[in-house]
Amino acid sequence: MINQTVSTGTRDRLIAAMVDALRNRGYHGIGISDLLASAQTPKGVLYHHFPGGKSELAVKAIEAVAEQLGSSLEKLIQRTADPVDAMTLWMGSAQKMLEKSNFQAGCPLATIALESTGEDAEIRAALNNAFTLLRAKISQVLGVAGMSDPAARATASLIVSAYEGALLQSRVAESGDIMRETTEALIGLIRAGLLKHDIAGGRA
Amino acid sequence: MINQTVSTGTRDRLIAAMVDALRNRGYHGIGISDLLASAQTPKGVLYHHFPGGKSELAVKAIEAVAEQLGSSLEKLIQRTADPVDAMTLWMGSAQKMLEKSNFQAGCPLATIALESTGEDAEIRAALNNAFTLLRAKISQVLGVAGMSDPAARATASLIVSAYEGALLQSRVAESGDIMRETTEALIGLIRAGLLKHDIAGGRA
DNA sequence: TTGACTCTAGACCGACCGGTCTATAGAATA
DNA sequence: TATTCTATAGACCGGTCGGTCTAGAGTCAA
Repeated sequence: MINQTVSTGTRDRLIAAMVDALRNRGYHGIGISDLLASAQTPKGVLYHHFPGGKSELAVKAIEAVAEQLGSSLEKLIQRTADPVDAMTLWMGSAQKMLEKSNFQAGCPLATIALESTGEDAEIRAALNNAFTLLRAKISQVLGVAGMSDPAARATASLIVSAYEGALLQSRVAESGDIMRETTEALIGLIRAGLLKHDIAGGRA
Repeated sequence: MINQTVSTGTRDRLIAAMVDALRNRGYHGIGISDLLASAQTPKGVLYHHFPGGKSELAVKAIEAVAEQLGSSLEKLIQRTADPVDAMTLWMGSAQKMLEKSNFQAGCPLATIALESTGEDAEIRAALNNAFTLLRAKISQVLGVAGMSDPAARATASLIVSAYEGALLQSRVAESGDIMRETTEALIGLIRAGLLKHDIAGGRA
């Protein structure tokens, strides 16, 4: 199987094109032909690699994003001594990407999450997995930072929520200010909370 | 102009149908014909009231949502003695709506916000106005609660971000848990922050 | 009564949608 | 070499998209 390299190449190109489309326009905002054009691929290839068509490609794109997001978060955590610093850097990196794309590229998961309906079962399942993974990773880090399990879980939900909501608002405002303010307020409050526990020696 | 009542009736019905569509499927997810069907309206009427077509209707829908969201927030604030309690109730009411709709109806602003591109100038402007209004209202309340101006602004950004992000995740998870956790963590941290200021007499 | 105007009504249109189908190129196996 | 399988390639299709156009109903002022 020499041409497996080639095959995964086109496959990956299609997935990458879908991820990009989800970032910039959303699932319904992009057409198959645009997708194929940006992946430099004829139509037959899509249905060869993804018999389920557009929606199957979307699921694979979501899974790819989840994996990539998870591993880059992992790396960030390992590189950064203070877990809360890691969270700050994480928010900052998302902001940087948004700004570099001239406020076009948001979170690919968020867009399709809002476009999806209850009928899109596979897509929703993939999205739910992705967000659950994200929250679990963050929750774990917060545990290391000294939070109790339920507090870590709740705070992780808040962090992911803040991340998505801030990206959304910053994208529409075409300014990084909201993202910056959100991060500032979020991290400040979390630090204050941790400090309070340290002083009181209490557990949430 | 006796039939003005009737005319604004159909106009409002179209706007309501668009708001509903944005909540459940997003801008590109709904077709003109579905929209007209759910508004019980023939096609000509749409282009009579909104010569700009679908996108103009979307702008008007966004403005309507902003107005409604702003005034309901205003009422909530006036009814509730503690501003932070008002924020808790606000998050709670969004969660209730989501749950009542069986996790279909999210925030109409968020969906089209993520679907919009830089080319959709009017839509983005309307969205930015809406979010700016929301943040301003909340920031004002936090000022009443004793926050300094920049802290209030940053915290308002965080609250709106958390609101949108939590709705998004809860919708995908088809469970109110994430929204509940997010609110819990958010309000807990804000209260702790305010308390700390009271004790220390400090200003952020 | 006539003409202007507002609003309702839906037939109609070209463009594009996602998806299917057949043809073929090229490597692996026999 | 013949066969089989994977992958590429794009013509083609019915359906739906957003939008235009003409017709008519109802309400005014003149």
